[in-house]
Amino acid sequence: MNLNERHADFFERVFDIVRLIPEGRVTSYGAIAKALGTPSSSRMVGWAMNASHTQSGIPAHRVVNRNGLLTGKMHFNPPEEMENRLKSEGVDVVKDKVIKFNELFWDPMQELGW
DNA sequence: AGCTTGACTTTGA
DNA sequence: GTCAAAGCCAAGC
Repeated sequence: MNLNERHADFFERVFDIVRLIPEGRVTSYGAIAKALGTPSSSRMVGWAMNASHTQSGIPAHRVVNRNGLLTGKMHFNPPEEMENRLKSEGVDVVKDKVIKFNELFWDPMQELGW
């Protein structure tokens, strides 16, 4: 199935993309928003992630802001869970920031061939 | 129906 | 390099 299903809720579309993020890679809210077709609604992506707690299998820790900063870490169960998960996947995090973010960045549109 | 809020991004000074 | 302001659109109240 793909994300072209217009019947899917906004949240579901976001979740679908986040689920596709490979291990050890990260992406930004804006990139996901752009993949959804609404580049300017990056804030909605973050908000959708807020509902990601209700579902499992959503690697929300792989979604950071444009600067590679773990802006959403405080929304995790223990806030340090986000950083820990990233590190366990081989992503270096220092001061709430992803190192080599530019290399680890995973663009949904580019990787999915959109 | 209207107003506020938000895990953001871009632009301009 | 920093900081402030505006734009964005869905959900909640």
